[in-house]
Amino acid sequence: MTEQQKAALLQGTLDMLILKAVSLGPLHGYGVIQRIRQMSGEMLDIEQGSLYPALYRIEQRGWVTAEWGENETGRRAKFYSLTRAGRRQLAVEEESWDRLVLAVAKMRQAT
Amino acid sequence: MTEQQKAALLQGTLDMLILKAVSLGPLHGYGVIQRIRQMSGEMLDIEQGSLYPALYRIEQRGWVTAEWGENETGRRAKFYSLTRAGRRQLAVEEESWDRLVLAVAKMRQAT
DNA sequence: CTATTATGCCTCGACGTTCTAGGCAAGTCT
DNA sequence: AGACTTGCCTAGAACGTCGAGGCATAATAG
Repeated sequence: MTEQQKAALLQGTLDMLILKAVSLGPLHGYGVIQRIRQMSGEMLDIEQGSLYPALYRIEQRGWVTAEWGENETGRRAKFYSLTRAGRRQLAVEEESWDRLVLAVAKMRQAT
Repeated sequence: MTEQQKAALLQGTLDMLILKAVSLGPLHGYGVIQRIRQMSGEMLDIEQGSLYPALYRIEQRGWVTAEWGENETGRRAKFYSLTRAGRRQLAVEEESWDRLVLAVAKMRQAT
């Protein structure tokens, strides 16, 4: 019954999360949501209305490629795979994230 | 020489930073920028075009109060002070920030 | 058998925040 | 005189996220 403490997303973090999720292996959109939820220990919940536009954006930028296929139960689904550029981008975004987290930490301990 | 590594802000973090800066004592707008820069070890640089609208917003919400005064050299400036509600809000935003940082950390170490 | 839930894709418009680029005034420094 | 710093502000654009919808198929519950 203990209510899960959801974390609110900040604008600009979603791409990193999606790239991270897909970096563990090809995945369809709906699965990205589930994988992010699972990887984050149920703390992150992505809305479909956020995901699909984001996936489109990310594909346009060449960070993932998409192709139609079937899931294990035979249903059609669009599978996304991380490209080399996507892997680079993920590294860039993680680094940028780390810098911000560090900067905020400094703010916190400042007198 | 060694270029400072600036951290890019994410949408939604600015209020927390401003509240944090003002929590160390009343401050005028321009000073908020300087204090944030200093507190973050030169990592965070707030644009005036982001700051003033944010201050207005924050004042409207009752998290700070503003009043005109003079700085130490006798120049007019608008001084902002944290309200009780502002202190509460700061706590809320810090907690929310921590949750997101934790969630992202979990994502990172997930296999 | 029928209704509901879960899986899977998508679009649209509203919303809020930040940034770029300006403008203005007064003081300091060369 | 000119440039730079301090100090305030605004307007418009850009961007990403969310809420609310729509559609189709499959699985589960009643």
